[in-house]
Amino acid sequence: MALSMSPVDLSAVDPDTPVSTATPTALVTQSDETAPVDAKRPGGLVLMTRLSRQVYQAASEDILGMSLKQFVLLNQLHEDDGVPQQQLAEYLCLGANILVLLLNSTESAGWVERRRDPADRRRHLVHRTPAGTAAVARAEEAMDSVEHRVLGNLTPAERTVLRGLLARALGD
Amino acid sequence: MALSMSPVDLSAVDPDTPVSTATPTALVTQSDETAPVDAKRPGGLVLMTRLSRQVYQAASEDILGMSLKQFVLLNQLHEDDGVPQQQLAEYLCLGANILVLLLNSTESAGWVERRRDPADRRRHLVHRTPAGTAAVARAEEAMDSVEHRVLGNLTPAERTVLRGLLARALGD
DNA sequence: CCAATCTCAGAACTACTGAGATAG
DNA sequence: CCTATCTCAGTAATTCTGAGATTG
Repeated sequence: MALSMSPVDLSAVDPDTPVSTATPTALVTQSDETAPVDAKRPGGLVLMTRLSRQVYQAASEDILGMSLKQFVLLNQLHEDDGVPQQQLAEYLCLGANILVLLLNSTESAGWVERRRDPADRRRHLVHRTPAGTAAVARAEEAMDSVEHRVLGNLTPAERTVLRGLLARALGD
Repeated sequence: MALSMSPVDLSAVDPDTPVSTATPTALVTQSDETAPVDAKRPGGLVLMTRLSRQVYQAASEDILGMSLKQFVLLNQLHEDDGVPQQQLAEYLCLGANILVLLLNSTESAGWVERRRDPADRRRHLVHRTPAGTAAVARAEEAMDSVEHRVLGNLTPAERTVLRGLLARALGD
């Protein structure tokens, strides 16, 4: 099985719906940026903006049992290995100061814990608590239904490809 | 270790491959491919949340010459065919009332125009102005550099596939 | 009279700015 | 003294809530 570094296996993309271009083969051959961009062909980032807005609306606090940001945060934490806040901020694409507020509320909920790093006592290492692990497991199931709604037009194989592309774009 | 330079097999996505002979669901029922995933891999929606945050930060008003939301809005408009606000709101995943504010600022900038729909005078049809077309063309180039930064880890072919998947998920 | 569409003001929420505290 | 990390208060910007205006 492929390692995490390898490029995404695009063979899983089901091409039976050719992405709103006239010719089916245009899916791959038309990647030139010199193509006259009119309003009918929004760039990929525009589409991502729209889709992520749908995610934000669908993944409400009522459904997840926590805010979406808390969910993303807990997804990145472990019980054993603490993560410095600076690294978390970078990973979550948040300012360090905004992360503080997020951690305050999440720690109040009992889902994370800040511990001083013995090696460098300026730092706090953030750990997920057992309660946090349980909460995120519940939210995970709710997230499945959100994914079903937001990515319902994609086959499971296509979702896997999408996920791989996003992970690679993020450098994971 | 060899990594991202290896090109993706693009022929794999060419549609001359017969379609959906196997049930799509059979393709990826294994959400935890062969290996029992060590650290819980974040779901695709979590990754999209992170990536879209990068887009939001990279596509600042200074760079685009307009807000990202205005850019997305103008991307969906034409000079000739007006779009009712309700439809725009759905497309942009915005509340109808929030769209009003967005249109106010964009109309003040001279990039869009609201006209009463003669067929149903409750409606406003939103048109892009020539100035709006010019502005969005400028922003488009800036957006290319943003895409280069945010999707720099992906090959052009992968970006094309990504865009196609996002478009399909959105039902375009 | 009721429903649909758009508009808006005030509340609620989120993000940003700059200063402060503690440790190396 | 200077830097790095984290914290927080005040401010700015964004989104949500509920009411109002106009038309069908």
